[in-house]
Amino acid sequence: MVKMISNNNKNNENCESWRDNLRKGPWTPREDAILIEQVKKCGKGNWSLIRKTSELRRSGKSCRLRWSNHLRPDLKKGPFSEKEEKLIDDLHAKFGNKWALMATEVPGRSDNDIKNFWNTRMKKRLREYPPQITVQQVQHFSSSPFYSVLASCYPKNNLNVELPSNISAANSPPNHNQKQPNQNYYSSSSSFSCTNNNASFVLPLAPMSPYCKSSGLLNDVVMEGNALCRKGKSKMDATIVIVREKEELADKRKIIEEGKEPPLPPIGTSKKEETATIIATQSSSHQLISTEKNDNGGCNNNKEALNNFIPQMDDELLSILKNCPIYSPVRKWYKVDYDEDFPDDDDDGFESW
DNA sequence: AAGCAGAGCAACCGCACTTGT
DNA sequence: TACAAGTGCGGTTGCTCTGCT
Repeated sequence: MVKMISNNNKNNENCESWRDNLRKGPWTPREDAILIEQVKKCGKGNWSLIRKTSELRRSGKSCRLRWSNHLRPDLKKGPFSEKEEKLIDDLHAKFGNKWALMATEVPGRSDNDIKNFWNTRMKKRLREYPPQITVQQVQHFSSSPFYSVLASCYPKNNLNVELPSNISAANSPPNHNQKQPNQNYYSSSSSFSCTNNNASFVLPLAPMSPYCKSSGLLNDVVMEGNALCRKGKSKMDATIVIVREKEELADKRKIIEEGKEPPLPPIGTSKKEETATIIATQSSSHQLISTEKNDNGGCNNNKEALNNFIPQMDDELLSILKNCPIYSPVRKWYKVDYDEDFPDDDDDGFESW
């Protein structure tokens, strides 16, 4: 059962005699006890020292993995609670497969736990509850500047968003007065398929559980699309999005820790007022983030989250844009909605990239 | 009872990044 | 500055358990 590391292991932990004797496979209770003792002596993180000084015939990596996934005293065992499932749902929608980052937001769970949980139980849920596209998502997408970017790729043929048969095509402007907020539409796959006469492509949606109202990724794309349309505003928008998401996340954590529902925002607050409030409180929000940093025992998770999240959003948008075949000059998609705020000198209706 | 399939999970692998020399 | 070693992370594999036929 227990295997030995082969000599042709490409890992840089090779070519020495002790490596030839390294054990692999499941850990025994005795090994666990030794590792716990060594961590007490050497401190966690000194995996190389632990490997060198202990009688364990395990690599430092293996020790770290065993400790972080099974032996850590703060580790929570047992099935995931419904609240944890919801939290993981939200985190996955925001961060994607950043398991380590997600683990910092889920107390007592390792990245491996969360990864396994997602890969097994959430897949099962996705089979039971196919991904949903809400009316809001369709309308948000089809009315967004990003949709116009896609449409502008096909100047002669309207971009057609393929929807289930019970939903109308989205190439006409959506009528927001006819919103049916409680109605959901189910697609057969976790993607959003767009076609024209000559080509088709698919916008991937992050898998959604029954708890999830939004994939997150689609929102990211739309938000980033909005941000890119507003020249010079993208960084500000991205900051607002991130601050808002961190606040939402903090609220959700509060729900879990205290078992309370957060106060609802005042009825009738417009998006504009909301944004203005966020901008006004931006500095205090950053203060909140730095406070959390201290609460995490010196870990810089929030800062890292911010640093990781921005390029992630960029990458997702770029990957979609890459898959969007552009055969003709791209029309200025921001022309209609944003001309007043951001007039452009060149008025030929096209922009060269 | 035996065989099979799928779910769940522990652990490994390879890559990327950081740190030390 | 270059290289090696150490570390962290995400993806993947493969074993065990369980339920079904």
